[in-house]
Amino acid sequence: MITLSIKTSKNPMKKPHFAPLSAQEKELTKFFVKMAAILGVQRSVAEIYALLYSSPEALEFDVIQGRLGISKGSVSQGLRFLKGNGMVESIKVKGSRRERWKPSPSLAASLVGLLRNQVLPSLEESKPLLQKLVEEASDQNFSAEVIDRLTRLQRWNSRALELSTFLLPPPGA
Amino acid sequence: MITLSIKTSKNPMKKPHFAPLSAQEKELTKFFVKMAAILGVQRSVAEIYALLYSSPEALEFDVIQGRLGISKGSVSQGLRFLKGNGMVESIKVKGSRRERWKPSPSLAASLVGLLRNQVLPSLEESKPLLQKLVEEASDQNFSAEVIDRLTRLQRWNSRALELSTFLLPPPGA
DNA sequence: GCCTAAGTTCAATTTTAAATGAAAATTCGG
DNA sequence: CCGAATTTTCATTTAAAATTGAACTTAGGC
Repeated sequence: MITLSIKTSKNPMKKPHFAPLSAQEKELTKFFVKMAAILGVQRSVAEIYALLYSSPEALEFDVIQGRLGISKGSVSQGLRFLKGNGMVESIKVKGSRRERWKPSPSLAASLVGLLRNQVLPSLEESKPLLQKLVEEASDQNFSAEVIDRLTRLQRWNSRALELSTFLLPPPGA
Repeated sequence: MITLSIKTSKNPMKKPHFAPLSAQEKELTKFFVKMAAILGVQRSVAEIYALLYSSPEALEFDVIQGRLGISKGSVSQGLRFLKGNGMVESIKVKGSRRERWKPSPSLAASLVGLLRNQVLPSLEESKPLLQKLVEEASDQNFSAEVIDRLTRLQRWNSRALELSTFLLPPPGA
């Protein structure tokens, strides 16, 4: 489908068209999509990351949109998510408002950031909840079996929390 | 919660009713639902597990369905999933066809089983894929930058796989 | 300081995943 | 082995999540 549009009063401007993904790029996308699914990250975000990851140069918004064939909204939201998790960074070139995007240097750091944001909040939120549950179960004399289970659950949560904090220290630490 | 039922061909049979979840049970359910979400496990499965986890005695199919207020299909599928991942086990009582369900003794073992099934397959599947990608990238002289990225990705995958196998040894090992 | 390219937002839509429940299959107690 | 009790299956429905795109905002070149 070819579309033409006139952009200024003077010059006719052809709408740029973008190459579809190569076989390799598709394969890499599959990989990232699969990994992202494990972490509960959506497909479009994984696609954007895969494209940037396999590109030797930083890419502009339009190129990402065009090559992936997705909407501006998705590109915008996807980049926001990736940036928010420290997985991509943008470069500005003088004389142009467009940003150019590339993956952050350390994949390890990126994953750490992602994991921290996805997992830690739930663990932390649950701590007081479990504490209260254990107390109530004892007060209302639940069966020893159930109290034991709840206590072990609480221990698990604490340990997971400690381990996470150790493995995934916050950026400032 | 008391349920009465007369079971013969003669007597009209009152449909048993089941108590809704207590405040504590609801809280525990919230917790398990949250944890399950991280692992990509659906809500109904987490609900079933939470109910079993907070019950002093093993529960029958009907009780699970009734107290959670979900469909037979969901209970059946949920129990299958949980059993398949070693998170619950069933007991048979003589003189009754009904099975009674309870959580497996070790929560740790349960989580290990779950993680293994959710994560390992993707890591394994990806190994040859990444291998091929790195080879092709070298053959087709991609930029050094991209080849380097792909190589690091491959190393990451291998390490994650080793680590997983170490942390989550298969049942037979 | 305009003005428009560049990017964002978010209600509406599409897509995907989960739950339902009637029908089919299975399983044992009699 | 018969037959009701129990569970499973799976096409359909419902609910949740992701994507779209047009309207809106913003940034910065002129």
